[in-house]
Amino acid sequence: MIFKEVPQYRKLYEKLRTLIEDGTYKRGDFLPSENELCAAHHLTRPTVRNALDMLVNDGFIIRHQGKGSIVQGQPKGIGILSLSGTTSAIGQDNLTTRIIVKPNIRSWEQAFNYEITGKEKSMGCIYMERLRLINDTPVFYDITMIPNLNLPRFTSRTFEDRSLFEILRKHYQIQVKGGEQKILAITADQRIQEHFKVKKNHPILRLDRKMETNRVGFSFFSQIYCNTSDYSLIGRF
Amino acid sequence: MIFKEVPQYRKLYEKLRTLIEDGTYKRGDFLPSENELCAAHHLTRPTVRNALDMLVNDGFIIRHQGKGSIVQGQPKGIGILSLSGTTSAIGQDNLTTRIIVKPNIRSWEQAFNYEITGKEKSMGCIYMERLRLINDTPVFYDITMIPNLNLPRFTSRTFEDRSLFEILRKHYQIQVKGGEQKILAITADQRIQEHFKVKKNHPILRLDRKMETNRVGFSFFSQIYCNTSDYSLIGRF
DNA sequence: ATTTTTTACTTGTATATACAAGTGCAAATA
DNA sequence: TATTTGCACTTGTATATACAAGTAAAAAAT
Repeated sequence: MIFKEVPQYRKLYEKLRTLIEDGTYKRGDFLPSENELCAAHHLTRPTVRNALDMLVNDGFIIRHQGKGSIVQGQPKGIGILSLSGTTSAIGQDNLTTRIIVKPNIRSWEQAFNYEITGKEKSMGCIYMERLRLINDTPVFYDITMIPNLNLPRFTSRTFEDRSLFEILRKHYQIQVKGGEQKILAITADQRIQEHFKVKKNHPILRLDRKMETNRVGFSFFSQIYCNTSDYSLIGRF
Repeated sequence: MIFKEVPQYRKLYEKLRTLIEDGTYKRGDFLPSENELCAAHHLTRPTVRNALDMLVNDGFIIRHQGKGSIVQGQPKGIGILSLSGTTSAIGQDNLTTRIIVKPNIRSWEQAFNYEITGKEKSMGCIYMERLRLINDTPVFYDITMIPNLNLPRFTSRTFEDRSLFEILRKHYQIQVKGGEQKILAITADQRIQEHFKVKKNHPILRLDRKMETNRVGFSFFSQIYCNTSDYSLIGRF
């Protein structure tokens, strides 16, 4: 297995992103100037600017010529949920994750309503089911299917604390660049009734999502059931 | 009036973007290599790469190390529905609009779940209700509330053929730049049951949306009910 | 005291250069 | 013939440098 060195600008991007996400830099704060970042991390300005460009594209900061880089706080998500998935959309404090079906490799014919390629089919997929609870109330139930190609130690990672998106980005340099989603309202079937502890005919939001990544040809899929009686999905667009 | 010089990388971006949008470069085609673009436009590679980076961020191209820049075609919309609203999301052919409550000016205290400013409250709002049918089947029911500030002849315009977004853009130079939305699944109340001709407990998708525009301080609001039993909402992100 | 100018910062644009690394094909080799 | 090697291309990363232009506050002039 070849471990490609993580480039400097990407390391700096991760550092700064983490500092914004954990609140070290709050909305309205200024990041250190580009020259200060150069000196602090022993980089040149084009490299530093490369990292800052990524933060701008993600919506974490905006820059003003002559003034500096101003932290915007949490970015606009892509699509209905935040780019970081439900974890950062809700806030990690009172959100817990219960693994219903641990990540395992299995064969697949299709991913929900989405077609998969012959290559993806032959390799099988990593399958997992998770239940997300907010203040001990089940809110999300999601099924995830990821093509089983070259993700070492993936099935042994823990998906309880961190979001899937974060693990893919930090450990495998896979970024979700966009995708497609179908959204519909359904009534809870028996399995969902049990997980959400709701009665028959309870309305449930369902999302079928295809996530496209920066690795060409690498997409993964999730189906999310959401009980919106207490929490509605909020997203910026 | 000061005309700031348009930078080189932006000019190149516009040129290439136009060539993609008008079909000169089609999906799957390769753009000229970076060195070729350098020679053709008398620029250096970092400048050319800056332009290509913008195309990547917009989703027009993807790049592959060792291969080249591959055209992806048209980029993605914003939000759950296309930027142009339901009309362009579905296709105008078999979609008809029925005005349930004609645009009228009335007072308002709030817009669905969104707060409004004192200025907006004092001016009142333009209110309208519309039912959208696909192949004569009611699918969308939406309520729109627009602050009543300086939109001459707005209430007398027809909203049956064209979408609200298009009218705002063409006649009032107002573009929707983004916004916020809440999405939830509910069961149809009596009014919705009648409009959609569905029985009790039928699951319905509801969206509360706040649209922010290029005019600072000008936002408008809509609440959309959607019967997803035949048509699910599809969106790219 | 008020206004203008200078100064010292900030980010924005652009060039020139170098090497790393992925891709695909032609040429050399077994 | 089949395989390997080398080469010529591609994009990716990084440095070093220079000047333009916006911002804000200090310094100088009125």
